[in-house]
Amino acid sequence: MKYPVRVRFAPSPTGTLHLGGARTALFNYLYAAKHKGCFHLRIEDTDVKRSKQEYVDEIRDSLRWLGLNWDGPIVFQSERKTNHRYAVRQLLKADKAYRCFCTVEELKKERENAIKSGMGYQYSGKCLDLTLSQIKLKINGAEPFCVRLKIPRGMTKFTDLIYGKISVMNKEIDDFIIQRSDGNPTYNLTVVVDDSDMEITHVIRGEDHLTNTPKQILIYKMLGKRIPKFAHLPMILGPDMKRLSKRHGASGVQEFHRQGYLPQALLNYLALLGWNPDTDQEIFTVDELINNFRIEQVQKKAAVFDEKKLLWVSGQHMAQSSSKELFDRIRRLNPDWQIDTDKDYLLRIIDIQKKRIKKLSEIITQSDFFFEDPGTYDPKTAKKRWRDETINKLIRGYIHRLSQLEEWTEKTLESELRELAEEMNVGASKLIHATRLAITGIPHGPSLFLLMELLGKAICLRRLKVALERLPLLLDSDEEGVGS
RNA sequence: GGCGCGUUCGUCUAGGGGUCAGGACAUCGGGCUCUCAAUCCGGAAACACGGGUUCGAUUCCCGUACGCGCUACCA
Repeated sequence: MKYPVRVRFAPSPTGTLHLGGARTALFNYLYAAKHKGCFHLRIEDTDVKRSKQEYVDEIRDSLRWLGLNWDGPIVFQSERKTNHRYAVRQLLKADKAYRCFCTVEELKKERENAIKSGMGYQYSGKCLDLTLSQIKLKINGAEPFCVRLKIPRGMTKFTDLIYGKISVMNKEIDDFIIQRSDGNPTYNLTVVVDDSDMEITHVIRGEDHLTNTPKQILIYKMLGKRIPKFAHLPMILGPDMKRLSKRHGASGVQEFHRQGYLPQALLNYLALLGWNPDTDQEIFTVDELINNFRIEQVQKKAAVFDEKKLLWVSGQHMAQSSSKELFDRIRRLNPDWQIDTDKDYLLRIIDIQKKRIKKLSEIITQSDFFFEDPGTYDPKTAKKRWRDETINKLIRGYIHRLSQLEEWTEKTLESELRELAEEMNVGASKLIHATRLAITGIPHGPSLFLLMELLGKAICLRRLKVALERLPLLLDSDEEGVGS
């Protein structure tokens, strides 16, 4: 039973790539990588009305961003119509399928009646009994028809790699349509023909396809094709326990991209959603995911998407990533970010920030004070940390010491401050908080002395002096802040 | 309605006939600390329900409930 593994991810371009699709793609990718097989991308665009080129582009870009690279060219289902029609003709010829001349309206009425009377609806099989001459007459009269599969008696069974043994009585399966009256084949037919032609060995897809599988197996058998193995992945749910969708806010891969998540973090989180690695490890590189991945370890139960945990995973990956990589990603996310600033300086900022924030975007939004003097001072903090005249005295003293300082390092900056505090008989933190406010304008941020070292002597002295002029004004005024 | 699938802390999960039902995120409390974050320590928090089988069931079996999916000339 040794044959190369070939899997595929087959989204329909009727929407953007969402988290469920991304996870399906990921598990296919992991399975292929783990078994040294290949991973293909097929776009299922047989629904002409709903398929859009922009979605094809979006799905492709999302997969690339995630790093889920596929082998070979993208297969477009719409370009494979000849093969689909050939299969339909074969089934027709072998009397395994039949033409149905019922109109959509007729069928709709039948279904409504059936539902009204509380019965489960199945196609009546009306056209199954048409005689050859009747069929010819209708065809000659250019009556439109679709093609239905003639479901045989019996039972269809298969063993799902995740769900185990599944069996269905064939009588539960309707004579479903495999070709529309416009000549276009439908999903259950195309998927079989394409998977078969692409020699897919393992069909890994969402659980919503579990009940389609027996139908497809029937087609494989009728066509005399080898049946691949199946693995169905549990659904991803929103907080309301419903299948995740746009309704739940962010669910598209690109939205997470834009929000500044790292692709490896998203993959890591998605992998953990519904799969257990059999260890206590939570943070994985993609290579580690590949090595550890076992499809048998995938859950049967649907999982709720939890952005809080994603955020935590993201923070872990941020801290682990090289500043160079983060820099490149920030630039790709936001090409204009500090474009005139020296790259080494930016790299040092990232060194400092990556340990305390969780997304790329936070490096951008929380680093202003590295580039510009504070325009305003946080009023609450000003009231708290710059309460009286003694602060002015302390800051003046610190300025004095700093201006004479030769070696401008985190260490010397700190010792100067602490010596001063002791000399003046105040707690060091009092001075530290005031200095932070003067230098950044806000009450939180990375280590003050590290920050000051990086900013350099000139800037720090300037900011301290300016603060000395502006902050005491806050004491007298009732205004909510001191603007520039 | 029919069929299929599922059900362990709020969430992701481990476990499996006898366990203090374990871990992670989130949450709460504390330590460290110049703030925020990170980190460390600690707390609260779960076997859907009912019947069997058994000395014993969260674990095995059968039901019920609930949820999800499919039931389209969507994929």
